[in-house]
Amino acid sequence: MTKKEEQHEVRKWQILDIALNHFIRYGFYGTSTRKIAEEAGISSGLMFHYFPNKLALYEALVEIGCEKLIIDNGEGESPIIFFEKQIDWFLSVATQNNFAARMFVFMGLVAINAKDVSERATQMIKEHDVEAMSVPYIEKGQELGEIRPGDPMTLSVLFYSSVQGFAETLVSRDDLKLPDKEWFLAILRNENREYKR
Amino acid sequence: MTKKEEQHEVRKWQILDIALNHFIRYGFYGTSTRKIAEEAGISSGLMFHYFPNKLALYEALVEIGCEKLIIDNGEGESPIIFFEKQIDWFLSVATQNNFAARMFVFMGLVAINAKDVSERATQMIKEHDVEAMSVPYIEKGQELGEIRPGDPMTLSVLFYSSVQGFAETLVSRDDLKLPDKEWFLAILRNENREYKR
DNA sequence: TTATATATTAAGCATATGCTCAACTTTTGT
DNA sequence: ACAAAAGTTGAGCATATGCTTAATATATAA
Repeated sequence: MTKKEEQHEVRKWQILDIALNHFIRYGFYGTSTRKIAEEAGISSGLMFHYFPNKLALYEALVEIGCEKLIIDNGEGESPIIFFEKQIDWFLSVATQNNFAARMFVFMGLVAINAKDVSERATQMIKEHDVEAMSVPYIEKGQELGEIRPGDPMTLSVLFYSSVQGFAETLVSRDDLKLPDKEWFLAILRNENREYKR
Repeated sequence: MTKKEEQHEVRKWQILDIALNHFIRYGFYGTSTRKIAEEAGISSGLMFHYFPNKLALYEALVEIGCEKLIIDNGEGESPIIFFEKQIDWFLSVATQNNFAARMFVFMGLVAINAKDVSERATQMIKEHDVEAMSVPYIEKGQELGEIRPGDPMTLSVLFYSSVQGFAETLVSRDDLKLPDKEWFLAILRNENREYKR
């Protein structure tokens, strides 16, 4: 990698990092490309050398977020263990990597706003809809009696809402203690599992 | 109430309703007062007759949201019953009143953004911090063995995150089935309650 | 070395925004 | 009937925004 390519990569990620903060704080329409450039210490024009326009910058972040959120297919393993692994992964990422934690918050906001911003972003998050993708695991867990009965999509929403909400709070409150992963799993667990098996 | 006062009230709430949608979709800085006025079918100037500026409009909504979120002190009653009542109230309000459901979403966004928008709004939501206000109930429940052990604030955050997340999903997905209130309470419930009492 | 591609700036254009203000109309109280 | 108050408009000002572009500096490849 040449010196120039290195510098390009560094600057690109610097811009993305600052933009992530701005999109979280001010939303897409409230974010000013000038201010991102200013915070990065570069001219407004240079920003558009790295990203052709504000939308491309936003979509680049959504794409990164989607890549990070890839769900590993828990082939063969028990559904509860699948969700346990999800929590493990989430807790380690969210507490060790600030960019990733902020990315969780961003993706939560994107889920609310994307349809008013960009069709491509809407498409991307639809293809990486973790809540919908987890439904088969919940159904399987219900058959096995590991997961409580009830509408699988609603259960999925509740489970990931608690994860999402914790990430949001974590970013703004640095004094928050870590939860036990069992607290998340309790939403899914079937209390009567002894009797059903 | 005179004809004029009636009209004033109607128009005020019409503006608030439209503004609520805009603040949710575009954030504070991305929201255009002109477009709110346009959607309400009035001139831009008239908007500022009802609310002196955009910030006042925002703060009016935050104030309404805070009033709606008042937590009734569950004097004497069992902590779990207190949280059960919270869920009952939330589920009935969120499903029957669209304005209230959107208000939940708005207040969730305010919690993230208020500090970049208005000191007064920040102050208001701090004084109505349901998560913090519920901590004593959790502590009492832990003493009684009804609620699982662990950091009360973190438990509170998880509980209200699931509520908040469900409200957000409810607004954007009309096909979402209603959850059982036990699913929320499972986050708090002490599984070993039989042994501790 | 030199030609080419990239990095960078600063000025500027078209448009949008928050908000004010002078003018006019309608309602209200007497 | 009439004066005071409130409702309503549309033009306009100052500023901010997204983005382009001409010009210059710098690194890379031949």
